[in-house]
Amino acid sequence: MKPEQPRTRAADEARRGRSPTAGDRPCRVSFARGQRIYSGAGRGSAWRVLSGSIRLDREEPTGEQSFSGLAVRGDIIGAETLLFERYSFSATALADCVLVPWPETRSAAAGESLLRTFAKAERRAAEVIALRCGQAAERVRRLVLMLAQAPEDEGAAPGELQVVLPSRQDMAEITALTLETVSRMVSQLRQAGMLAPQRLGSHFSQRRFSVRAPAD
Amino acid sequence: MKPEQPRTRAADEARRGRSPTAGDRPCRVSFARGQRIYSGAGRGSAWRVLSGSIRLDREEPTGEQSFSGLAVRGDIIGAETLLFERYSFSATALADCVLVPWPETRSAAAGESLLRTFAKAERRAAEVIALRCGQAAERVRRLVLMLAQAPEDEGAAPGELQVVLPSRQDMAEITALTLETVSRMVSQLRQAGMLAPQRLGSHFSQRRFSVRAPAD
DNA sequence: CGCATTTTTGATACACGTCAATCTCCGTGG
DNA sequence: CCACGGAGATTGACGTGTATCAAAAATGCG
Repeated sequence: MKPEQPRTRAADEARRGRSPTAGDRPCRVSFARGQRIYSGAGRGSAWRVLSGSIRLDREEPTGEQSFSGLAVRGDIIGAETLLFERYSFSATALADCVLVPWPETRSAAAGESLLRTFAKAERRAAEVIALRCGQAAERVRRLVLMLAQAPEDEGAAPGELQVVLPSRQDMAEITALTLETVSRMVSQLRQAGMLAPQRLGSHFSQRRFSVRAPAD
Repeated sequence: MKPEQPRTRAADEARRGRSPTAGDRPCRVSFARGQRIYSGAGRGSAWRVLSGSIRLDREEPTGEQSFSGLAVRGDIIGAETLLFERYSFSATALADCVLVPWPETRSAAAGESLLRTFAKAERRAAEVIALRCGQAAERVRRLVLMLAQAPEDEGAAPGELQVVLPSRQDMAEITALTLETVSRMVSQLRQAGMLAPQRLGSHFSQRRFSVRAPAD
């Protein structure tokens, strides 16, 4: 939708992560923020998201890519390859993320596990739909909460949540707002104390935030 | 979303259609526009939509129902009951519709058929997400096209499309607009010649329209 | 250090939301 | 048969939240 700015993003080309087929251990695969994970109509298998967040897109009849789904830790992406052998969406990392092939064992592919995946995907789709109604501030707040995860480093405060925010452009396409509005709302959330930039080495990171759980 | 008008609708109570368990032949079941087909957390089986259109809702943590999916002819609803035995959404008829239990045979439940259903549901979810971005006129136009079907009566002009529009309130919740805006856009589509009310008996119906396929 | 990209911030315009009045449809009962 | 009433739909006037355009600031990378 929206004939907006082309997604010219340096990181799209700079493939710093390992490709699915290249790693020394094919088990865990990492992708950098902004990196394409797979393309629609390409061949490959399904994956489980161990950490990070991913956007799914479909090719419009007009040729553009349009946002059509979100995956966070624990979600399965590309399950349609069990049927078609080809992906029906393309996937791009919203933040650095780690994947493992799915299903882990061949037998797990059939029956209940698959259904569970199906049910989870439907619930996720409902959440994404809900991300696109209500006022801008609410929408961005809900997106942040969807992306927030418990920190990975052991020894972190229990119950603490962290989030690595996607680019404003990505957040805009997900929430059906503009990048400027999203930027304003993020600033607003920081002023309200919901988001606090985290110290990373010597300076504060503008991407990784700690999330103060809201009254809701 | 939106603490808007409660869905007080006369037709909700007037259950003119046959209930799933009551019909003389349990095979085909009809529901009238506005009628609840099943409730979230209720028990039941999955269904295939033979005609008409259906909205799916989930119960918000706050207690309200919020739109979370759309089903039209050919779609499967309630497939999650194969796993949980209970529905995870509730379903309401947007226009008079006819359902049959699914899967027709027990063996069809496993394997490929299920996957195909899964894949179709994902594509449908992507379409619904797309319904919520762009300008109001475009959104309503796309919704109409999603709901449009070839007429059922034999002898109809080939390639002709018809649609029975849902209530403006339903259309508003689906597209994340207000009912007033939807009403204006429908009027606009009629003036533009895309929608033409159909003669039904002696007067023109304000619900059933013939759809002139757009240049698109 | 310097350039390209992304993000932030501001000023302005407009599409849509909101509020309210009227109209159409339908069912109901006198 | 027509008067009545309620629910949904339409239309209008007005306000506002967000898009749009533009420029500056911050960030990242060679």
